[in-house]
Amino acid sequence: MSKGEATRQAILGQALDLTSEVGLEGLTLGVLAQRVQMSKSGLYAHFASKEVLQRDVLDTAAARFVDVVIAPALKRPRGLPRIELLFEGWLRWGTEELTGGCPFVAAAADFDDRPGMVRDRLIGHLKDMLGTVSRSARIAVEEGHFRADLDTDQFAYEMWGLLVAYQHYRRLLGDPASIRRAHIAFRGLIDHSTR
Amino acid sequence: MSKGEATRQAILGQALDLTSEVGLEGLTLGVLAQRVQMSKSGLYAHFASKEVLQRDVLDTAAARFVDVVIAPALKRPRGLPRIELLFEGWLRWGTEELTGGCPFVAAAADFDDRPGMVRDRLIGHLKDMLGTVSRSARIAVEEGHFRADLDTDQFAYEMWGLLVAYQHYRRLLGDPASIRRAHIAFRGLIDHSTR
DNA sequence: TGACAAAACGACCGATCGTTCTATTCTGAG
DNA sequence: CTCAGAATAGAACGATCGGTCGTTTTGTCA
Repeated sequence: MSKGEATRQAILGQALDLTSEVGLEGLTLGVLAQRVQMSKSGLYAHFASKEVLQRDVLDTAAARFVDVVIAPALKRPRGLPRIELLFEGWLRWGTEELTGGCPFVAAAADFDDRPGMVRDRLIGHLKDMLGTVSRSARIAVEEGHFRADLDTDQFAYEMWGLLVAYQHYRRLLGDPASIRRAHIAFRGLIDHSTR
Repeated sequence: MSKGEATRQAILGQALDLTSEVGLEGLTLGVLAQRVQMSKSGLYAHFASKEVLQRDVLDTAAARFVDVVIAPALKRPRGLPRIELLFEGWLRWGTEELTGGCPFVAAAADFDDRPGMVRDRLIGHLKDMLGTVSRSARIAVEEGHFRADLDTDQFAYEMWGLLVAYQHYRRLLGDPASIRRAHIAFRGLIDHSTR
């Protein structure tokens, strides 16, 4: 890896942490530059525009999400065990892994009607994630863990709702019962998908 | 109502619409001024700071939410019918009523770790809304519509998740099935709260 | 109608935004 | 060791940010 590419990766790593705190919209070249100890122009030379930087930060987040959430889940047995670890990993993702909150949830609110490459890429990553959930649920159906007539896209929809609600209750409302509520709701979703 | 109070209300009305589009964080004095056809300084004279403006916009949103969602629901019979209209009104709130999306959902992502009066006020309004849901569910228990051992705060948590997921699916992903998914999920939540 | 207060304006502040340019320093292959 | 190209720094651009100021217009009420 060339020197430039190494620096670029270091920038994107810091940019992801910063994005977790202030959101993709609040991401600023000046603040990011002083966080990576570089001049603003030196940093900027690695990206064609701020929009490209934002898009690449999303890609960085997606790659890290695969590493810490998707990949560990895929090592678990097919079906329900895999889905359970997927859910647990996802809960940690927006709290312990990225202490500033899930960047996708934040970006979903900021870019839901702001056309451009950032929004397009965000949609792509979200569909990938939700597709992974839906696919895992389908496998659980095949394994006999879930009932045969389960709408797996509906399953992904409801699980996504639980995850976002958890983040709101935990990070904004500071509700100490949030993690318990998330687990209860998830158990209910599993039950409903089983019988 | 004095002239000043009248323009102040006009400003806040436009500010709410603008906030729905760009978020509380994206709200800008310059843009807002030209939208209400006023000079920036003339507009600014009505507020002590931008933070106060943001806080007052949240209050304006909450008042409008009561008018178009809460109040109509309270006119329905106690229990399940009331909750159903509450849910339906909430679905419309972030799509037809405020075409730029629910400002509370957007602000929840932006201000979840930005201390200040805006965050505090946002938390207050959200707790009010969720409290209304929980209280309505409690009434439904008393009416015998819901089972006696229902955790009504848990009910509010799960309903909130459905609402946010609906907004993401509809506004960001553009999923034409989003409204159907929301209804299916809500029906499932009602079923689970009944038996 | 006249007088006083409320309201709106235009100009301006320092700071920061994303971006561009040129000049300098560094790095790695021959 | 050399030297071309890559990498970074620095200064500056116009635009916009939230906010302040003194002045002018407008509304209110005796």
